[in-house]
Amino acid sequence: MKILETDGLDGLTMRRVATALGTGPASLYAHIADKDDLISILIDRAAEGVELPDPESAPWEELVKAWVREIRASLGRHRNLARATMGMIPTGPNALRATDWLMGVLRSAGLSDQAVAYACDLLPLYAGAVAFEEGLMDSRFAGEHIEAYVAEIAEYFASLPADRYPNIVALLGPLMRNEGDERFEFGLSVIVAGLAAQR
Amino acid sequence: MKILETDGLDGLTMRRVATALGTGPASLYAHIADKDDLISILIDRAAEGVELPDPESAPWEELVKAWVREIRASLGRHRNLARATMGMIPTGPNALRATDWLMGVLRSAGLSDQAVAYACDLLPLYAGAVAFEEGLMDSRFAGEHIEAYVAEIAEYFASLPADRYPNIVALLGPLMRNEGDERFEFGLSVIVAGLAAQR
DNA sequence: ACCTGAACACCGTTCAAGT
DNA sequence: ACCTGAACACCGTTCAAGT
Repeated sequence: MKILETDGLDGLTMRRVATALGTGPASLYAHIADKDDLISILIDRAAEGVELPDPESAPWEELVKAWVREIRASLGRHRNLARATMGMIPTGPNALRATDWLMGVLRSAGLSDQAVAYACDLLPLYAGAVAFEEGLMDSRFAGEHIEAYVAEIAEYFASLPADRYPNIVALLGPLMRNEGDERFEFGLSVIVAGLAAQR
Repeated sequence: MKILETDGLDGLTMRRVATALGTGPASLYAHIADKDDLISILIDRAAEGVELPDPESAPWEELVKAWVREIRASLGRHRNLARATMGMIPTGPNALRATDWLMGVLRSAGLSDQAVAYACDLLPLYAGAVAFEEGLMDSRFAGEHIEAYVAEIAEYFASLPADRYPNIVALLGPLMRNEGDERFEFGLSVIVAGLAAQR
């Protein structure tokens, strides 16, 4: 976990884990099947930290939002572990507990069973995708180059011909806006509003 | 591109590309900067195939859905290239053209400028995340083990204690449902309905 | 049961040397 | 300008041999 946080998912190698434990890479195979197995274990660990509020404490929309925020935060806490979670069906006890909680909230919101099931795929997909993107950014710019990159992109977009890309040029400001969690919250609101419309 | 389709993103190595071209890996560096550069070029190539309908031909909701379907299909056409596109700001001419088209549709739908900008992030994020998941599944089960895996998961879920996970157990059927693009289309409908609500 | 050294079959990238 | 061989510093995994 320490290696994951300092070196990211790509920096997590069997060899690095082995030397951190004061042994050789081959010794790890006495305890785990392979690297995927190690990652599964780490994912389970990450899910331990999610804390869910009392389902009676707020309207379902707010509960769903709280859930997505919590999952995103828990993935974000462990640098680019999100990539590993995507496309996986969670089977660890902590992940199952979180999923069951979400299903309960959605059921009492009046969604059909199938809608609840699909929503339980869509919501973690969104949380995972956002956390994945952020993790990528973090590991690509381990430090200070990020402002330079954003400035470079902004400059490039500003230099685009308005006759060919009229809308991009017209909306440069909004496109480049990056205010805390606003982008994430927008997507979250859209999805929750869309779920409400599905009832 | 051929290597990407047959071996996936992880199978795409400098060395493999080099031998496919009848040369050594070092020779590639006379033409491209590094592997990321190669992948950027491939992403640009993949975006060439997207074809967008006339914006007057349908209501905005249908146009947006057509756009997301097209992006997903174009990413899906090239096995797990989607992973590489996530967290990237597209700068290639084909990607820009597609984005500008989408922005035009969203603007005429009556969304605020900021909502249009954020939606232009959310929609490709969804398309990319779905394509990424599918790509992962494809490369993990290069062939036939997939049914066995699904059956295994279903069995595991069925064995879960109902008192601890009442909702998961109650909704086993809907959770395991896998009917073509139904899951993808559900998410798409949710997001588009959510965007409509945002106006 | 657990650990180890050594090896196998790979990686991306660099660099001096060639044409 | 373009290419090359050889090397550097890595990977995940296996396997016979040890304790």
